[in-house]
Amino acid sequence: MGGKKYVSEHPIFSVTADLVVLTIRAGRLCVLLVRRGGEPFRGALALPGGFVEEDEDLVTAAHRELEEEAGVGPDDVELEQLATYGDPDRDPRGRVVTVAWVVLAAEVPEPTAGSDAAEAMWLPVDEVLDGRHGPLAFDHRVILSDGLERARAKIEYTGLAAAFCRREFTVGELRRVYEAVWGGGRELDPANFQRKVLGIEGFLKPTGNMRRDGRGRPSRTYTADRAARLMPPMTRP
Amino acid sequence: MGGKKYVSEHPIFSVTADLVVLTIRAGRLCVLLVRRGGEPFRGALALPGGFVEEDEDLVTAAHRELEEEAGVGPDDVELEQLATYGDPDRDPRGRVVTVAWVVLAAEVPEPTAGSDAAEAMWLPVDEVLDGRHGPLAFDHRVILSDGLERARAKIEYTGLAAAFCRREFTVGELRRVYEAVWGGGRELDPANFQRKVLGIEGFLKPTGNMRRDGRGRPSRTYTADRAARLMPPMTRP
DNA sequence: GCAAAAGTGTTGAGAGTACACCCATGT
DNA sequence: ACATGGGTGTACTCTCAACACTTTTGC
Repeated sequence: MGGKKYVSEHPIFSVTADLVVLTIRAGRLCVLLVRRGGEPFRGALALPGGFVEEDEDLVTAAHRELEEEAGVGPDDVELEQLATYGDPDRDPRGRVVTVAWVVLAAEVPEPTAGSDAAEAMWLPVDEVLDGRHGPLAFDHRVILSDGLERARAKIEYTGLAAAFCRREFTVGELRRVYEAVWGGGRELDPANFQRKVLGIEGFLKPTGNMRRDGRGRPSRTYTADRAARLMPPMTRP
Repeated sequence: MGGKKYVSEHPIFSVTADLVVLTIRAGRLCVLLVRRGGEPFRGALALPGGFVEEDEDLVTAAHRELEEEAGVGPDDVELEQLATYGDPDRDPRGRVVTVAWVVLAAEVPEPTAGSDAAEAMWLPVDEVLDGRHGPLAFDHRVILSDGLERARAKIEYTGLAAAFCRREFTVGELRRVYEAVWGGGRELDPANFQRKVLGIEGFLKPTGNMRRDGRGRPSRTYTADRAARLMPPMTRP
């Protein structure tokens, strides 16, 4: 971004894509954050993101930032538009409107590997939201909060919880996804959970394989069967 | 918008607010559309909307356009952000990103009254979507389609169906709202509907008044009791 | 009286919940 | 043997849909 200038007769907006990338690590729901290296908010934590380029579609920009900042390719990831934030004062550098996206990630490539940002890290969302790691830059706390609520609602009536798992997964792994995302330390009854998910048409497709995890009886594995809408939905306790 | 120019070092975007304004007329779900007077898409139908101004919040811009193009003030209307559309080719005039909003309106001021647009009209959404009134400008068909689905989903688990009614309304009027929005000619059982809505905590608040509509037994009236989330939700048949 | 809309009663099917209990593995 | 997690059975509750039936108005 050197000498190139742009001129317009309408008020000028810059448009950015910001990402709420969620994953599960050690049973806890975590979000990908970067430490800002420049002003404004130097040193504060922020959501990964960046400017949308000329002739670039919004969803393409989101995927590009995801690749650049987290090293996650366009496959094996669920990316959904969250909302757009455009308060005139949200960025001290000028009029910047940001389109925010929610990303549900399964594989956890250690973030610094292949990353653009000097410091990228996974932090538990509850710790971030209660301020334990300091305030977030810009209005990113609101965006994170909205993204979290979106993810919580979305896994109720879609099969997207499977996006947090590896391609092939067990019912127990899926249950721990629901427990982590819905939070609150609530545990779901394994017996009822099993019957419920297997009873939902088009949610899970058996692979015929088994998985031995060391302790306990081996379990059957499944892949996601992409039904757009779960009928009946999963219900938050 | 005359000689004023703007300069930037980032790619230039213009930002617009487009509105999917829904209401119920004669038992049918209708959307507010304007006939375009200028290029591009001259003569085609389009969603009402316009450019977001400098130093104007996004939601403020949406409310302003709603006032200008439909004569609807900020009170007695439900306005919710839908999504943002930014394909590089969606507007032949340049790089225009639009933030779309869904508006649920109760009062139906005849649109041309107090309106900016030369021609504004209410048309049944099903007729518009099946192309009976010609193609919509830009990507407005997709936006309308998304907005419709949002409204259908939203009245399941929030009390927003009441936003389609006058301040004081009957259970029968509310039932006809659900029938019109969910569409498909399905009729809901009046008896079960009554028990269901009255059983939802915080949905309806009795006024103590009655309404005589000419035919049939008079009915009690209610006002919305703004519970954020209906528990249990209404279920689409 | 008759039609139309509001509102109540009743009943049977299905879904969710709690919890007992069996199965298959590692240590 | 026993702990651990997978998986099945069962019984109770609650909700929902269907539909018969009563109430109160206008014509």
